[in-house]
Amino acid sequence: MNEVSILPISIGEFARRSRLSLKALRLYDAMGLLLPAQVDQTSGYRYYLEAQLERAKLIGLLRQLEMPLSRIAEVLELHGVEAAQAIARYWSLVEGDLKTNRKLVHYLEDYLGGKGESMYEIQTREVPQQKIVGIQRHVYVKDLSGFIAEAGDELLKQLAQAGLRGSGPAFVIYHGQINQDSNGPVEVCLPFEGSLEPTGQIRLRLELAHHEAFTRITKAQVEFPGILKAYDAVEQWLKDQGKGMSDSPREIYFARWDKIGPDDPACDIAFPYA
Amino acid sequence: MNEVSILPISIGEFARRSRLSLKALRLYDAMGLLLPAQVDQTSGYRYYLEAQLERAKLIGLLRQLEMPLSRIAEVLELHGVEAAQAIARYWSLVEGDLKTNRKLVHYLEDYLGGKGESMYEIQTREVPQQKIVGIQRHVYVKDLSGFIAEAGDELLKQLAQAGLRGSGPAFVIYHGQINQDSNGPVEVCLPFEGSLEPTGQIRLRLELAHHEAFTRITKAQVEFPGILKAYDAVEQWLKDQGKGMSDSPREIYFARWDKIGPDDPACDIAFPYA
DNA sequence: CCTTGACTCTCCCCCAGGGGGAGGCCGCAG
DNA sequence: CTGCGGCCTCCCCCTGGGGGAGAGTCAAGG
Repeated sequence: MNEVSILPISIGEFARRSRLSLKALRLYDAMGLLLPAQVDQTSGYRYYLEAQLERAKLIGLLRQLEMPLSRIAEVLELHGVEAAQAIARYWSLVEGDLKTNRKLVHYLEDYLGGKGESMYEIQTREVPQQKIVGIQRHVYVKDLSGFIAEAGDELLKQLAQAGLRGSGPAFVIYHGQINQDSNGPVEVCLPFEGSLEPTGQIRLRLELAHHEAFTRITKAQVEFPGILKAYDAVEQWLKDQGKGMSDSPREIYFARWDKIGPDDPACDIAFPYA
Repeated sequence: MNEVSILPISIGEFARRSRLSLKALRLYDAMGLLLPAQVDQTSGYRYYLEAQLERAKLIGLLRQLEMPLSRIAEVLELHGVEAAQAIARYWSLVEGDLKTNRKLVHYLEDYLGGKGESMYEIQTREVPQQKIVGIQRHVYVKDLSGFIAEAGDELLKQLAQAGLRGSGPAFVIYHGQINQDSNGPVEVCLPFEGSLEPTGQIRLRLELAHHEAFTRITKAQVEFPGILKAYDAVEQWLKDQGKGMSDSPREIYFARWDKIGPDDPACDIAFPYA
């Protein structure tokens, strides 16, 4: 605005004017995120410049977005539009989480309100040995449906390029815990016949014959977090029957996803058992 | 579903089936949030019942909403619809924060994108001594505008009941730091003439005559967090003039809030000085 | 019956992002 | 020169766990 003063500012005044706490300023100093312009060698007193207020305020605002300090440091490496884009990227993650959690709240409201106490009918079947192609990755809940769609398309494309077709419905194996926000490895699989070479991220594998217990759910029931109840139902059934799981749980998508309504059968939740 | 087994479950199996970690389960035990049905006296082994799975899963889902464990404990005290309402109350807080932060992101994008580098014209004036009625409270940023509107209405109503009217524009004094998410005491004030008795939350006070530096901003500029720049501009001006603040900063709302457009002058940001 | 391997126990340290306070300098005004 | 407020470092505290050490336990197989 006017001529910028180069008079050093004490930490107290700098704290007031930047709307940060003394504790925070000392922490940012120690982390190297916001270094005082000058530190008195003998007293250890920190002195800042007015010109540093802008950075300090920006840090404060980013902290209000709950951005981790390490990520703030990255943003501050950038300038102008690039910094703005970095913030937008961060924020889209936050909004993504929020969407998932919003669904969860609706689910809980229904659940606790006494609605949706649906029963799941458990069936069993034998699954013959089959050759499959698959793509495996670690993925978070909020990226799950995107990953499944994407990987499924990729598998179909690869088969098509080799002049082959899938020989059964695609399915998804959850090798890791279906945990709340972190998710173990997930594998999208497609059975096929013929011969093919593994390429890049695509792996070929032989799924052994096994028995599985499953329940058939509708497209609406696939939605997180309601789908967890289907898993629980099958698991409970196995337990009641005294049978143990012999492999990771899976979802078999036998329907054309985009051509069915919310109340049409869409998917089987299955546990191999021994 | 079937006959509920009363066989005790080891912590490992309980962890898998509840999708919680061992660490979490031990913590919830220590906190009293989820006590094992039985603890072996000699070995210290924890044993749970299947019937406890429901509570455990609910805790896990609420944790995914980042609900603090203490608040989860409160929710679990309730049942059915009441619990659902408690969750909804919590979630509305989260959504409220989110709205504020969303504005902040837009502001930062504009700011870093180089837009909105507006100048603030600083003026000064004398303010005569005046008698005021006020309501003071601690309030968070996201509740601020609601509080101001509400308190303002309340003050007008009280004056009207005493057959009086305001003798000048309402203003808001920020006694505490205008911090990011916590906010010191805020006082909504209305000057008046005549005599009145203090009632309940309404206090009477004499504002002494003083000088103040201020800048006039538009309704659009009042929006958080852009308004902070106006504060900074006045503060900077005082600093440049070598003057010190003699009282808390304030906002004077001289316009009819609901009858002006976004680019009309709406409010003065003022600092008393000596 | 014993051994082995898988579980489980407690205890301790670690993370972010500070808050609160103790005990001790520093600096400036009267 | 004396006080008082400001500032320093250091330490412990919080939440919600994760990681791992070292030791005790449980159940199945040999």
